[in-house]
Amino acid sequence: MTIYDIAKQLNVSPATVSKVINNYPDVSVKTREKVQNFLKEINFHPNAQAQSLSTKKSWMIGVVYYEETGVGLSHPYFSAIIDSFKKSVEAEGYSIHFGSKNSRLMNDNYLDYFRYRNVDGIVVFCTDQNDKQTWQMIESDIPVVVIDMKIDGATTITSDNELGCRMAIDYLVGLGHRKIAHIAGCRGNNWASQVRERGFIEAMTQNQLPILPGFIQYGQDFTFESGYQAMKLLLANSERPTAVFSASDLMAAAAIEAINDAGLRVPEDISVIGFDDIELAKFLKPKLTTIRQNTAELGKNAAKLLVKHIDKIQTEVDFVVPVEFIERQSCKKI
Amino acid sequence: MTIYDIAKQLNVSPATVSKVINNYPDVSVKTREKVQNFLKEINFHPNAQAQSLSTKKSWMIGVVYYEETGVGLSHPYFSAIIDSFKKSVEAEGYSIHFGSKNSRLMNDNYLDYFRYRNVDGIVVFCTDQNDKQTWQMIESDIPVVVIDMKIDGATTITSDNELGCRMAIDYLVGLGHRKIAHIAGCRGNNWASQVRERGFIEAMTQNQLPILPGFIQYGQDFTFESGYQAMKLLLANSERPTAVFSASDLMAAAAIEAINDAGLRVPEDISVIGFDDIELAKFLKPKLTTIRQNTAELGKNAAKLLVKHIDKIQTEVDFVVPVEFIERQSCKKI
DNA sequence: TTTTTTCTTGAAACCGATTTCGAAAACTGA
DNA sequence: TCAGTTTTCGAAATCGGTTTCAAGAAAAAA
Repeated sequence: MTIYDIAKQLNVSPATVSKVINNYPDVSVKTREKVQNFLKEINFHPNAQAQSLSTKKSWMIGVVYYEETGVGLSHPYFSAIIDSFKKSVEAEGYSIHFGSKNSRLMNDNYLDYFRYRNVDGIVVFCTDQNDKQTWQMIESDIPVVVIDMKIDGATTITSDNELGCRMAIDYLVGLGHRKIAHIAGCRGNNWASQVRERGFIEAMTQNQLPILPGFIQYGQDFTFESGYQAMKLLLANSERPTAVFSASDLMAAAAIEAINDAGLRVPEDISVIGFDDIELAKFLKPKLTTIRQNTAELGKNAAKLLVKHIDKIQTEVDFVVPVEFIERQSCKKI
Repeated sequence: MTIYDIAKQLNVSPATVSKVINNYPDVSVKTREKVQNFLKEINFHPNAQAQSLSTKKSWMIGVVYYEETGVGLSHPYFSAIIDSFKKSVEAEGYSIHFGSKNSRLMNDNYLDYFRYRNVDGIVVFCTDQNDKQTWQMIESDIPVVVIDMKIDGATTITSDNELGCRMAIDYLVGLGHRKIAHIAGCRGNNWASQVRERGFIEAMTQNQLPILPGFIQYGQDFTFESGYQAMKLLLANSERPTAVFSASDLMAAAAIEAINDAGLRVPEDISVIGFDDIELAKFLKPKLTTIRQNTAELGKNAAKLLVKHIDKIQTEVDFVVPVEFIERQSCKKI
C-alpha cells in the first residue's frame, strides 16, 4: 500500500496524502481528517527508503566500535553506553545502525559504508588517536561524536579521567599509602590509557609522592591476562607497592588474582583500586573499590550532542562527564 | 555523484553504469573496463536507499530484544551472541539494524518498524512465549529467527538446555549430593526458565532422587537480587540442600553471596552450579562451575539460518546448540 | 456585486538507483 | 554481399515518496 493507492481510494492526490503525513499546513481540516482516519485505519507507514531518497535524511545513526582493541559489543562498559545512547536517540526519532565492512560492498572503511547508507550522524567508540578511519569520519561532512577520546576539531565525550585519578590517589594517600603503583591500560595510542597514566602521575606529584622505579606497568588493551602479567612484574619489583591503581576494573581483577596467587592478600597486604565500575566489580572478593564512569550519562549526552550537531545547532564541543568514587572493600588503611 | 553523472562523464547511459555495477553480462569488455576504472577512481558507492527502493532488498537485518526482562544489550550473554551474529551476517553482505519504538514514527510495535525499514529478516531475542509482538513478527511475511526459545511454526535456535541440566545434576550426583535444590529463572512465561526447571526435575527423576518440598525457588528475570532472595528461602527451608543448581550464573553469584551472608561456605557447606558461563563466572570466589552456552555458535547459526530463510532455501527449523560443562571450584564431594 | 486576498489542491519534477525491451552494431556463414 | 545471429547499448518505466508552483475555490474586503 502506497500513498498512490491511498490517494486513489480517497479521491485526492498523492501530494495531499504526503502533506497530511508530514503535517503541512495547507490542507483543509476536512481533507486532513479524511486522510488521517484512513491512514490510521490501514495502519499505514511510509516507505523509509523512498522517504530518505527524496528528503536526504535517513533517520539512522551509524555506530562504530573497534573490535581490534577487544572493546567490542560484549564489553560491559561499551554496551552500557550504547544502551543509553540508543534510548536517547530513539527519543529524538533516530534508530541505530551498526557500521560494517561488508563483503558485498567490499568497502574497506566505515566512512564509505556510512556514506552508502546515508546515515545522519556517526558515533565512534573507543579508538586510538592515530586511527585513520576515525579521522576520515571526523573530517567528512557527516556529523560525528567520539566517545572516550578527545580529539581537536571533533565533538567528543569523555569521563573526567583526571578527577577520577585524583580521587583514587587522594583516597589511597588518605589511607596512609605512599608506595602506590599504577597498571596502565596499554603502551601506545589509547587515549584513556594515556590520560589515566598522566592523571596518576599528576595526582602523585600533587601529593608530593615519588613514583618509584618500575611502579608503572603496562597492560595490553586493558585485558585480564595483560593485567595479570603487569601485576606480576610489580610484585617482582625490588620495592613492593602497598597500593595499586589500575586503569580498568578488569585489570584490577587480574591484579587481585595475581596478588593472591603470590600468597598475598587484598587489601591486607596490598590495596587495589580500579576504574570503570563494571558489574564485575561488586562480585570480586574483596569487592572492588573503584571509580565509576557514568555510562548512562555518557550515552545520553553523546546522543544529545550528536543530534544538535545534526541539526546544526552546535559543533565541536568537548563534553566531560563526572565520575564517582565507589568505596568497597579492596583498600585498607596502612 | 550518481550513476547519471558518471554516465555523462563517460558517454554511456546510466543503464550501462548500473549494469557494470551489478555484473550484468551484456556489457562489452571495453565499456565494462572503462566504467569499472572510473568507479574505482572516484571510489563510487551507490545510494543504498535508491537501490533498496527499486530492488526491494535492503540488506539490513532487524534485531530486537526485550529490555523489560532485563536482558538488554548490556547482558553479556546477549551481547556475545549479537557480536557473533553480526560478524556472520556481515560475511553474507547484511548489516544489522536495531528495532525501535520510535517517537517520530509513533509505532507501538516492532513489526511496523521493520516493515517501514524494509528489513530483509529479523532476529528476536529472549522473549516469553506469549509475547504478542514476537508472534506478530513470526506470522508476518518477513523471515524471522528466534533465539533462546522454541515456538511452533518458527525457526528457532536454542542451547541444549536439557543436556545442560542433566550434566549439572549428574555431576552433583556423582559428587554424592542427594539433596539438590533449584533456583529457577522466574515464575512465568520465560521459556529458558521453564525448560531448565523441567530439565532439573527430569534429571532428578532419572537419578531417582526426590525433589524435597520447597526445593525449587523462583527468581525474577534471572536477576541478582531475586536470586539472593531465592537462596535465602532455600536456606530458611526446614531441610537444607547440599547443592544448588541455579538457572543462571548471575543468580548463582547471588546464591553464593547469600550463603556466605548466612555464615556458610561454598563449596564446603553447599555446592553451587550455574548456567551460562558469563565472564563473571571465573571471577567469583570460588570460581563458578557452570554450564557454558556457546554464544559464538548460537549467533553464527542464527545468522546462517536467517540468511537461508531469506533466500528461501529453508524454513522452520529448530536448531539446538550443544552446551559444555565447565568445572571450576564451586562444587565439592559431599 | 466585484475585486482582492487567502486557502486548497494536484500536476509534475525530482531523489538515485534497476530492469525491460527494442534497436543498432557487430559478428556469422553462405 | 547479404540475410541471420548474437552482442551491446540505452530510452523509458518503475520503485514510493517529497516539494514546488500554478491555478481554482473560497473567503474577505471594497
